[in-house]
Amino acid sequence: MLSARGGRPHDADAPPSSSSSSSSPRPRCMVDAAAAGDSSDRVMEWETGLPSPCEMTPVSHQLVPPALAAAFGIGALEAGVLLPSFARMVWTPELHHRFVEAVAHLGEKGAVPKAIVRLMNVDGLTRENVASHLQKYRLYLKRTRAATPPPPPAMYLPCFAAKPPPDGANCGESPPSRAPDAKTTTQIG
DNA sequence: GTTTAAATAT
DNA sequence: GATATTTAAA
Repeated sequence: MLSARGGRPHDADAPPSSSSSSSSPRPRCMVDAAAAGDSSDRVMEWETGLPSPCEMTPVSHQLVPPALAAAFGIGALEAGVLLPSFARMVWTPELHHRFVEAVAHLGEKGAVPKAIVRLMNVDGLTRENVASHLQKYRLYLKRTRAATPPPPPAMYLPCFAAKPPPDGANCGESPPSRAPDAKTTTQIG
């Protein structure tokens, strides 16, 4: 017997078993039309290369593990079936992967909760769910980037900072070396 | 007591 | 929509 709230995936006894999904012929995809004809302003950009929501692996049923669903008498999770309000969702690796892909396709500018939710096309996934996960994900990215400081573009650096020219070619800018008149040769007669 | 993950409030 | 705070679990 598993507890509702304590149902952390720590002891996840039911990882995404493909055995039960063998006979799950994805009902259909109604988001296709929504994504295509709704807002073609920015949507078209990421559509290229994207497998299209229909082809993506159906993760809708992963929101509630089979064992948990059985515990609460929830039968086959068809579209429209949400999680029990008292169970908090679990970001499975599959869900997170889809989340990351959505963010990647949307880009830094378009990766906002509303767009991500729509692109992920996961039944029952709310904007708040994604917003919370997005916050955590951004913190993760910040930490990751901090660990590996991106080298600044060498083209923007002064020539003396890049590397010593092999043939002594001058790039136009003068290095901060002392002025040539350092010795102030007073060549007086 | 600390850290992590998701929800919730601002 | 972004960020801060809170809650719950490990």
